[in-house]
Amino acid sequence: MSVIQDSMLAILRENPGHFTAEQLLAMLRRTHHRASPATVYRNLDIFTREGKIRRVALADSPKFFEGNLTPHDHAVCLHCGQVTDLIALKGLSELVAGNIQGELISTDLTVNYICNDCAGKTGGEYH
Amino acid sequence: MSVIQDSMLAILRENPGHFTAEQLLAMLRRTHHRASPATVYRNLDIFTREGKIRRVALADSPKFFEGNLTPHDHAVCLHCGQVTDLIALKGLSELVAGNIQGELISTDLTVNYICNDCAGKTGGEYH
DNA sequence: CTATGTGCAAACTATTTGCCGTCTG
DNA sequence: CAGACGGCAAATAGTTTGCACATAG
Repeated sequence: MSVIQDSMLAILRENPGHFTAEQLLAMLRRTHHRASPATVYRNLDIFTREGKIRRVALADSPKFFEGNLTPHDHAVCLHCGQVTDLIALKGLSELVAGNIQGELISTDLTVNYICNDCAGKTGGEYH
Repeated sequence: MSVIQDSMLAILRENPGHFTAEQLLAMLRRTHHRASPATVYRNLDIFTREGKIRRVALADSPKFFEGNLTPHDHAVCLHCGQVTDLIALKGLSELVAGNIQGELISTDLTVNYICNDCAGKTGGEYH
């Protein structure tokens, strides 16, 4: 585990939230001026495979990465785009397990909603 | 609504399953030899906004499109990559609605699992 | 006729790869 | 020193845009 890999993991663990590879590169460059996209993508890939971080796909944006490994789901506001964590829905795995033919590994739930900040403020346009 | 748009919708409605933009272009070209990616992406975008089709994002692949608008979820086998539809989990919306601060619009659930065809056959490698 | 849709080529954005030099054990 | 890792530049995948022509209403 190299110095730069340590930094990347630290960034993901110390910053709650969801970051694109590009944002992570910018954060990494605060301490490692010459870091390159290749390094970021390579390491994000490794960490994801090793289960050290989680990769999240949303319908209308590039992929996000997060260091929060406790099981949880995501809510994305269709108006402002803000992504917030949801505590894991109790009973979801059980609900799912009864409906598939095979071995359940994990579930990814994304909730599309209009957050309270955006409700009312909106002329009806979605993000 | 143009001829080519009709064809695209017909393709999505007549073929159950999940297709990337590229696959749809190939299918479209069986009848419209000179169709271009631009047209496919433009129209997929329009149809998605109009709610005529659904766009699905998975963590490890390009986006998929489907014509099946009945509420349902997706299960993706981590070994072979096959995506299958799941009937909508009963009670999910209610479960979610109690956990968000805002107006629930929709939920996207992806189940990661190992399908029965792959169970046993696998040396442990994930897709 | 007017608005909308299309093909084509070029531009982008996101991501991956090859190559070679550097660091770590 | 050997193997893992990082920088850089080029390559690739996926998607979007500008523009001039074609088509539908």
